[in-house]
Amino acid sequence: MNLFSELRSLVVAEIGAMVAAGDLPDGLDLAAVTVEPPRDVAHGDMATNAAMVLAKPAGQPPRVIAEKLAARLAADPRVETVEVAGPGFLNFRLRPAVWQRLVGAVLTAGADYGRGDVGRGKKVNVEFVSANPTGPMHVGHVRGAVVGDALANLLAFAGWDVTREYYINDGGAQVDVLARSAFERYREANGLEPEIREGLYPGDYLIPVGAALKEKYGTTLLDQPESVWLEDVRDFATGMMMAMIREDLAALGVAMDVYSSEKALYGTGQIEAAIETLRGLDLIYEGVLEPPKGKTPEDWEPRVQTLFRSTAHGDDVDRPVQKSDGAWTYFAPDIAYHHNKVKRGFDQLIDIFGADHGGYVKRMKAAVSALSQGRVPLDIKLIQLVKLWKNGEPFKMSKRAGTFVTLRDVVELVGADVTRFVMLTRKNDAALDFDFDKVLEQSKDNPVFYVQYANARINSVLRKAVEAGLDVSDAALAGADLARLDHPAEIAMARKLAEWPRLVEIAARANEPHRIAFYLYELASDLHGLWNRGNDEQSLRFIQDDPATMAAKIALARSTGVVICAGLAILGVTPVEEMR
RNA sequence: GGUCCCAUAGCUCAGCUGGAUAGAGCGCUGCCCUCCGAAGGCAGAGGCCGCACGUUCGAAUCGUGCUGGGACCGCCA
Repeated sequence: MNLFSELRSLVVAEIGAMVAAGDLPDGLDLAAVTVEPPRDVAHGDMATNAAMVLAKPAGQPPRVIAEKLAARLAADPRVETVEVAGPGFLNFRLRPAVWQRLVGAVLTAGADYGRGDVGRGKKVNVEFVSANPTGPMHVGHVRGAVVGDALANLLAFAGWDVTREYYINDGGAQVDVLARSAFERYREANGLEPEIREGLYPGDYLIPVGAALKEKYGTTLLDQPESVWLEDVRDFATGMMMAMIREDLAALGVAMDVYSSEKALYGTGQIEAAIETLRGLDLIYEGVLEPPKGKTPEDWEPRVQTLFRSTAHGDDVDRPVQKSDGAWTYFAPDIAYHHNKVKRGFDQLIDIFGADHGGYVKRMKAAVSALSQGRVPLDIKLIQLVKLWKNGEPFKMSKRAGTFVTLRDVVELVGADVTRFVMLTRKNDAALDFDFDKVLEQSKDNPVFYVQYANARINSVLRKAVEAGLDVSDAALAGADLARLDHPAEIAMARKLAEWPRLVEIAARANEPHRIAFYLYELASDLHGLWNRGNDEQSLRFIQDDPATMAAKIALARSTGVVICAGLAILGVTPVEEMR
């Protein structure tokens, strides 16, 4: 039920009829024809650019096309008026019955209202978080986790087949550091003095790992050289870290479908296979890179490395996949991992990276483009910094000062719902302020509260209706005499609800879940506005003496609540029914 | 030096992937509770959409070049 696409179909059909009648030439491309809400409501309910888009290919002035098209559209039972405006816009006004029926349709569809099929069941992989398994998740990871999860929800709602995936960086040097750090905690557990040298991870969170190692190995590893215990301790420690990270994610309401391991790519020939695939495309060669211009490192010397010809797929310079000593660079397993995703049959890949990884976007896109022969698009969303505020001033994090903020800290302080909503109140590539005081404030400058409050008011009025003896089930409300919703303010509310399916489509196509949060804010604003008009005009209140009138009003309130809940579900936020 | 991101009201930010007179919150001014939750609402003031060209019926949106801010830039992950 998307009124905009329904009306677009009507426009397209009437254009077809004009072609058949000889008023327009055959073979016109209608892709650019849109039906959308006009910016100014005074222009009507919907507008189409059809006449302007077709003017040039049809060789006719836009207003001539517009006049003929308008006459045809006006005959449709849904259309009340059509007028030609400005350079050739067609502005429709729809009959109130269209909007009144929409309220019923929302109630009938319930949580599925707005669910779309623009995804056409295509398989999309959303890789996000992918924090190193060397410690608990900190606040910097939270935004990426929320954006990735909400995006996955959004795509699923819009008809994609979504896989949420976490790439565990358990193959590099940093997990060896983790192992050594954990080993010191193991010695500590055995009564020895730990030596947390410079460069090791000092965090307390490794103390339980040390204790668990003692539990498992007793004292048997104490006098062994690193070569004996490194691998076992590393696997053990990363296992415990990942368990902790999963709990962190769960606390935030995030559940991954797949955890992929970098380490599992080594020794299984997958990296070699990926590189060979590229070599087969003549994209691998031995060569020497130019030093970076402007900022040549002190110790720069030319080295022969194995390079990926990423410039053939849009990158600026070719990138090393093998170091001069023959070991893989970090980029090689990343290539293999994305090769793996391509081979698993995804139609579309999305990576959520921190903004500091912006430099890797082009090379990853080049790799995926090469490996999939251009078949699989990779969209990379960069997540900008979150600036923390407390007591009106920037909250500086410092590991040493003990003011290091973990994901758990944030969730325990303000709750997962608030955290998630706030993280989605900016587009991903804009920096975001997270003010610990403000996000808990109950006022209209806190969007979380504002939206929740709207829903609470709706539920309040539903309770009142029940007390008055009304059946407020969605089925009963859908059957109300909705023609009684004839006030312009009520029609405007319904019009806003009609935008929901269209917004879902747009947000999903752009991979931008923050649009949902902004829409919910607008929807809440409309609800609050309508509510307050009830203060002046008795007829606009939801609670009415006449049962049939009240049923219609309550249907409108409830349908708004349905959309708020559907939107919050995509954001992963639990609706609040009472604010007290 | 190069690449990417950002630049919209005094402040914080949206702007529906090219549409009509560019929006919201905060702040400022003035209003609205004997009445569904005033934890809200209404109205007013506030703009060279960083600058300049270009693309076209039409540009905050797309392209190019500047200016200013941020991130990144061979063997580190």
